[in-house]
Amino acid sequence: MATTRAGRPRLTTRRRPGISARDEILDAAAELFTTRGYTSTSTRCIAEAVGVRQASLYHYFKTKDDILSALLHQTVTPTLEFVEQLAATEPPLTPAEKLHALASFDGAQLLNGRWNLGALYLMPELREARLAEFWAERERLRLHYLDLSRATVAAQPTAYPVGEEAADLPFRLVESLVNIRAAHPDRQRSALPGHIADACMRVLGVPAEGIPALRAATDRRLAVPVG
Amino acid sequence: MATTRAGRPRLTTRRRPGISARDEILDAAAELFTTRGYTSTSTRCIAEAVGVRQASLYHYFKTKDDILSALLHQTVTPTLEFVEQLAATEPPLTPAEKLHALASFDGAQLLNGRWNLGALYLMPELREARLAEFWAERERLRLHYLDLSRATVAAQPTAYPVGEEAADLPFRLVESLVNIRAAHPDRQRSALPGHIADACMRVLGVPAEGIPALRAATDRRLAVPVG
DNA sequence: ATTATCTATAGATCTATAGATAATGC
DNA sequence: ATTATCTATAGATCTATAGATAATGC
Repeated sequence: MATTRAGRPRLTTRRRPGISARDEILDAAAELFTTRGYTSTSTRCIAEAVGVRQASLYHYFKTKDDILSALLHQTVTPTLEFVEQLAATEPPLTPAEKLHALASFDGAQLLNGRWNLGALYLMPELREARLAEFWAERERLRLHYLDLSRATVAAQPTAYPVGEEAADLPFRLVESLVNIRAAHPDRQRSALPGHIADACMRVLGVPAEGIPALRAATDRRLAVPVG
Repeated sequence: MATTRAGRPRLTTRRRPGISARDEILDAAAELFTTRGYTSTSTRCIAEAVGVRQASLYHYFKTKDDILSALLHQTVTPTLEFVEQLAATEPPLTPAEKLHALASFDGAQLLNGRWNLGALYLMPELREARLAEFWAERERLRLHYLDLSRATVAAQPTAYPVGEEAADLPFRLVESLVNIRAAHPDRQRSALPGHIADACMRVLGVPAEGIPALRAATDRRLAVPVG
């Protein structure tokens, strides 16, 4: 029961009740940045979506960039934590098991957020120095995918070996969920991450008959709250 | 030998000699839009990159949007033409052959352009009504991929069938070349489209031993100037 | 005469800051 | 006293238009 907090009252009643003013701003910004782009979204636009005056945003964020930065960090952190949990699992998982679980988890993160925040990754205007910290985290995640993919390829004994170039593709397949979501905003998609994880295996040359077992193991792993 | 054309002379000498003024503008805009984003790139910025005054752009393009629109159309048209050529080939190709060739061709288009124009597809601010004509063309291309992918999946007799959901993935794999190029701008990449085309096959459940033949056929097909 | 450029500018933004104001909390 | 909001605005853009100017071409 949020009793009224100190401070001058808003002109409008709250539109996103139940969350803090800071989160209201992040939520509105996430919606607008992902649907209209970062530069095209003015601070006035965000403020209107929240129901406050433009200048009021600056009580919570020093600059417009800071809003973006907060949103971006929110998208990588949970997946990086999940990677660490996978590495610590006992008995140790095979690379294929880890990769399958990672792709499923990461895919679900990208699809189930309230807004399609992954779409932000692809906007050229944010390959800027001021976001270097975020990009470094994202690159760390890509390298985890790459390591696991290489190990998975290496473990496949096949007469028609899959090239090392395939090792970047699982990361890209999961990333493509962003585009799929953008193209079909209202499609039923809870099953997609599992299918993408399977596709990652096929792309790396894992024989089809081995994939159902990987899927079952991942489903068990993600069903219990991790940690 | 371009003799001096009519009109008041520029203040600066040409920086991109040998092409028309309109193409100079398109080239500068392509570079800036793909590296800094559309909205973040001002018309003044484009003009400076060309070496003319900001207002001079408007002699060639009615609005900034028109520059973008010209660039976007340039990216889909050749691939749609290639699809038509594939359909008309005699004797008829199998769906897998067509898809493999399409992925290779489209991938090469995305990678070999002077600028990474595919990066424009992903910018939310251009899902705008004024670009509807471009998006309709792009959707036509996606549906070609989808049809060929479905037919390819259906043709695979396997005990572990690949789901129908996989049929959207070849289009996404090719599209991911945009991200790969953005992430590694200077990587050697002439071999990538072929690898992506192979990966499309694996993702659809085509058995590994069938893929080298498809690759060889595509390479032959793309070596001769098509048409 | 026609063309491709230029200069100048209107009018509409947009971000961020300064400082006033209206609540609560002590 | 502290806090969250408000009003007002400075200063910096940005797009597009009007109209002048300096070439070539007939």
